[in-house]
Amino acid sequence: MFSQSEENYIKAIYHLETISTKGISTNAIAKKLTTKASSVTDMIKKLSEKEVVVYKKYQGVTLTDFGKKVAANVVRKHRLWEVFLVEKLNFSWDEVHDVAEQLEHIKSPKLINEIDAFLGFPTHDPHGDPIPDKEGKINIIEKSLLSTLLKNESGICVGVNDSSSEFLQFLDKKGITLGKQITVLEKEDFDNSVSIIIDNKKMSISNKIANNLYIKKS
Amino acid sequence: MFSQSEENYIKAIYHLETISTKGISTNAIAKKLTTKASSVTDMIKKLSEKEVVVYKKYQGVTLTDFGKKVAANVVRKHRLWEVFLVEKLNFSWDEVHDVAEQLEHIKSPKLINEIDAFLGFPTHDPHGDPIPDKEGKINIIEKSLLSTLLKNESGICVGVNDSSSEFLQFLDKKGITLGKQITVLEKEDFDNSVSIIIDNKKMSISNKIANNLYIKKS
DNA sequence: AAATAAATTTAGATAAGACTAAAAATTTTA
DNA sequence: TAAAATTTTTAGTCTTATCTAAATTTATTT
Ligand SMILES: [Mn+2]
Ligand SMILES: [Mn+2]
Ligand SMILES: [Mn+2]
Ligand SMILES: [Mn+2]
Repeated sequence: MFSQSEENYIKAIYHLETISTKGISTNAIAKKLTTKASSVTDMIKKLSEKEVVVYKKYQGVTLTDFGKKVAANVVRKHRLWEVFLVEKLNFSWDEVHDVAEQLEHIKSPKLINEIDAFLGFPTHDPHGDPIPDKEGKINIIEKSLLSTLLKNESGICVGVNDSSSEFLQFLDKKGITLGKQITVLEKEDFDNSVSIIIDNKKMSISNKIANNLYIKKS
Repeated sequence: MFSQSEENYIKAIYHLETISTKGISTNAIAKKLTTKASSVTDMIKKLSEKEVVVYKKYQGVTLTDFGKKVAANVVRKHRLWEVFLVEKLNFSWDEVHDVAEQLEHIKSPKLINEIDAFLGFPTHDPHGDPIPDKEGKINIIEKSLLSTLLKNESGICVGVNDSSSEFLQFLDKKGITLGKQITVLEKEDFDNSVSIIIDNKKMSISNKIANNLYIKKS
């Protein structure tokens, strides 16, 4: 059994490993969890004792297979709770994160399995992120950042790279929600913004936005 | 904001106050939370600082109005989650307690209000206990222990005095569930057992059981 | 290849919450 | 009402999870 704090560290390392392939640095973990590097060093020593991570001084950490399973299970719970909040309790996709951050630590295998069934075994959370199965396996779909699409390419919005409520509310305001079709009309070299069409509406999207919106090309 | 541990102490004192009217003793709290009296003394000093309880050395504690509100809110969450688990997630009434014990500490006013609405604003939990409203008010219904009913009196099962899974599973086995009508056919002076009829079935109920089952007389 | 900068670890503190053992206060019993 | 028993509090320790400041190691520049 792991404490809430341990679970948060394990999950942070898991997420960082999806970005870089090398060992995860103390500083990267500290930044992700808004804590201090010295606290991270203490914790990874403990996680190393518990065989959750492999740790060599000054070399960063890597999750063991066991650690990956633990992490995937926390992520599974986090994302299932997010689906529950949006689908059943009228939360919007920008309101769910902090609550899911708490709910993900509830210990009860039956609870999470029943939630899964109650929701009809969803495969993705409200932000388009895949939900790991009980074994920790995830089904990765092919997706591209909007900023990488070429002129005249089109596809479906399937995810976001930034789950901050500011960004999500901005997308809401623009009418950009997951599942909608987007076509790139024009790319501006000047500021790397893109002109798109969505719901028959033309709009200009800044590079900052286009860099945080995932499209499944079609 | 209160920690999980603080909330557990506050709730324990709240429950103990429904039994005795005097100040709640250190030992009583320690027993309820299966901790040591010295730990309780430490905690009630802190709760006193925070104006949740009134505390005078060696005299036990009493919840302040503020403390009562905090407690009722935790109880509200506990009981609403229990209803959710039973009504929506196929938990039986003897499986919900430990999970609700964790869920009651989740901090999100929106979450609990939405759960309340999602469940249709239930007034009682699966064990027949009343659910406090947002202000902490509870609606107490008139109920009597089965052991206090006289021969030929009858009523509806409305609650239990013992929520242990052993007791609840025993009731399940006997076919005794909340909402059912019970009539007392006979009372045995010998061992204080009662003969009852429920669902047209006659059965003998020991005093231990009769002392833990609440009936609303009719 | 030094020197400098950055990242990481160690050492020492702090706070919450729990425990044991001992002291003090209260209650019960004789 | 004095002695004994019980309850409660205090003192000191421990664990977990933080932090700051200093020391050490690694990486980057000249
Ligand atoms: Mn979390
Ligand atoms: Mn998400
Ligand atoms: Mn609890
Ligand atoms: Mn209950």
